[in-house]
Amino acid sequence: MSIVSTADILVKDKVPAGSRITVRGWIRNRRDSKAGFSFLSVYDGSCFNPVQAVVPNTLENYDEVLKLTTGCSVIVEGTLVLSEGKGQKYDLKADKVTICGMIEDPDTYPMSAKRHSPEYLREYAHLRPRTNLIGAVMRIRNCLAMAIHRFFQSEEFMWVSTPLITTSDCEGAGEMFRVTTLDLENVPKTADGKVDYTKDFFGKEAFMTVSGQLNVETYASAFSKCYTFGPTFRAENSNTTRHLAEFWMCEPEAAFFDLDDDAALAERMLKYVFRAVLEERHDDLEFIVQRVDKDAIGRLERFIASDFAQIDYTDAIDVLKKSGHKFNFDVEWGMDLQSEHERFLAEEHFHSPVVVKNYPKDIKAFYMRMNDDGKTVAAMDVLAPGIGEIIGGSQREERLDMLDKRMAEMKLDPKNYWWYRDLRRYGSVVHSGFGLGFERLCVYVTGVGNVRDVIPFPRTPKNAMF
RNA sequence: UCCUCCUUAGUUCAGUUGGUAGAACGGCGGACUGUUAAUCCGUAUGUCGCUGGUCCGAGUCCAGUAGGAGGAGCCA
Repeated sequence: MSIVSTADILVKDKVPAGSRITVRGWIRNRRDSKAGFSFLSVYDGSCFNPVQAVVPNTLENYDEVLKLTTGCSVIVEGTLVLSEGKGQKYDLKADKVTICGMIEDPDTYPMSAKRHSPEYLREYAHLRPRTNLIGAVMRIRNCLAMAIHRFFQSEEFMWVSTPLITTSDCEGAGEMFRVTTLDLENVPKTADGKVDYTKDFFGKEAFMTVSGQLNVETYASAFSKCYTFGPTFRAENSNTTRHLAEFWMCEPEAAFFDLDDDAALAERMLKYVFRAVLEERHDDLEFIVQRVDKDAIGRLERFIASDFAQIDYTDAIDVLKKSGHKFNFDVEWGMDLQSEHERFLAEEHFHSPVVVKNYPKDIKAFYMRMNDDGKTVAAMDVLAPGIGEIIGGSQREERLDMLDKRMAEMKLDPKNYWWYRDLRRYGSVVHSGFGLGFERLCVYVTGVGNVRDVIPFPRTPKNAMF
């Protein structure tokens, strides 16, 4: 009597008919037949579909089986047989049903078998993983995460766990969460009345990281090809479908890569992980297509089949100006592209993913490499039809004098970046990288409209209950 | 942070010019059935987000407040 998962039976087809097996999981729903048996749909999370157990009324605890409702936990032992009914290949002909946990009050159990809105499910973040929707989304998320690691490992990138706590108050990418062990009711003060951070845990101000990029550049300067993949924190008061206070980000960084190498890497990576989802999570995608987004599979297939278009920012501005299209924001060289502009380029002009390169220096970060024109930097964004910016990256400024000049322009104190500058003092090398917002990737793949529904426990302003 | 909208049964929602609350699904009981979002019949559901105001009377109008959603900004 071997214990098998529903995926062993339904996806991997590892269990031949006639096998004696045990399935352990939860009830999706129960249907009774007065012909003398009940059907139990049992899921264990290993794949989308449940296994149908056929339970005869001759079991000694059949009275109890009739009380099973959505969400009850069970262990079913029996024989796997070819199903006599339509809709599934196998039945588990049960000869023993062990009831583990009942639903205390089925009438008020928040996860009924019927459809719930994503907003409702968010209020029950501890129970929503039991639903079809979150089940499918989370298996796809897991698939994407593992595919990202596989892709980079296959290209000889080393995974670097960059720190989550930082004392650089200068990472410069938005508001940061403070990390402290000081007693906020009784803060130690210096002689001139300011907070005395020398008494704090790290002896100075500390924050949650907003990016691993600066750290991972140090490792790329030794291991050539590296990537970070982990959580990131932004204390910005933004309430949108695309923002979280705690989210996951993947940031590859490679020595000897220029901007074109960087863009090519991004294209290979996205196609690799999309192909992985199509191959490994077909069951979940079928559900997504049926219930969330009809085009989910088609979108991935078209993305994989497409060649990325490439265009310079300056040329993109021309395209937008000459398009005759009416935008809410007027198009002018020097401005950042609005999402309406990004969508126009990808969806209406190129009809494919597009890499926009070489942005004006004034709208980009200090570490991006200055181009010879003195006006633009070697930055690139990957814009995808249907979502807009999915990746942002750049070639980094490897020349110390240029880096110092840029920091001076942006009024940044070089002392705060002493170790980052050291990379340019000792064996400096051309290098590039990009950042991929992992939840935004999950949103793109699943068609779910909100990053809060593709992360297990979303943290947003005024919401960190679970 | 700004703008707009929403908050009514376990869930999804309806509720007209202001007159003491409805449907579907789910739950429960029954019938029927190799069922599969089963079907059919019956049945119980409620601090109408919260606080105050107008009014003889407020789910409905007004003010405040909390939470949620969408958009903008910022970004990933």
